[in-house]
Amino acid sequence: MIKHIKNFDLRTIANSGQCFRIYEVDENVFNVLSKDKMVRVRMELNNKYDFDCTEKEFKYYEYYFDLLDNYDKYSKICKKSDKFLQKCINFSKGLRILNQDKFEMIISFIISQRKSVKAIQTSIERMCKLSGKRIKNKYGEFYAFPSAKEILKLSKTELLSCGMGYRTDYIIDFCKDYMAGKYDLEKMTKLSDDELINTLLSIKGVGIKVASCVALFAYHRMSICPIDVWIGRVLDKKYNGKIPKEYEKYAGMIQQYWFNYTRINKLN
DNA sequence: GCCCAGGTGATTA
DNA sequence: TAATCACCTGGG
Repeated sequence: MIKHIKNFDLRTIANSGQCFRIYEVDENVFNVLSKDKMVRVRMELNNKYDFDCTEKEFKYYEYYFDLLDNYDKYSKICKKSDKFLQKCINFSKGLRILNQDKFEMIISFIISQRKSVKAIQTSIERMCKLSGKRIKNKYGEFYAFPSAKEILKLSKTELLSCGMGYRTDYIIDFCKDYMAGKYDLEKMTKLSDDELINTLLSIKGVGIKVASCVALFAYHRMSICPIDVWIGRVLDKKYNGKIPKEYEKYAGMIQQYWFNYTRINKLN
């Protein structure tokens, strides 16, 4: 079905580092994998998108891609004097903060530490193939992101073979705690930002960077700004080491503009 | 073959 | 509170 969507660029989103399972398989053609779902999306001209799914299935993607929010307002946060951010925003039109699965994000970002995006994707795909449910459709065979129970069926050796390295125990421990009911990821929606971050930090292998990513990309806390090496450099060089007051409310969104720009371009 | 990757926990002072 | 260090391993 054809959808007209403003401020939506799948390629930019796929490379934004917030999700690891959106693949451009052919020019302007994307496989979007999330949870136990896969959809083929074709990006066409004039804000047109062809989602190969039913209207009912599209409801899920409307939420997943945060399409009900109007992103015009975020590009207007930029201070007039801030030429750098303006450049980042212009460069990253179509970037959105997704609403992704909470469990999937925790595992994915535990895996992400000290890994390149490419390596993260390889690890995740291997794990999905070993333990996720098979999804077969006209586009091929895909694998769902595994549940905690499915991950725990894997041996330590199998997880290591996915390239998890020293993160293996973090993943196993979290899955066990999760199965035991120690974390109610849905109830955590009700927590304040600080409470949410602190709860996430109590997971072994989750530090401030990973907790912030989960808060932003799974709990949609727009004011939380994950600070990684790239953003650290931006803040140091451009903002005297701290986030400007005016940007605090939507710091997570602004982080995405900064991140997307600086990963591709030189800082200047 | 070498170096680093969207970090974290443990240890030390 | 801050600084330092080891850590698995895949990619560029």
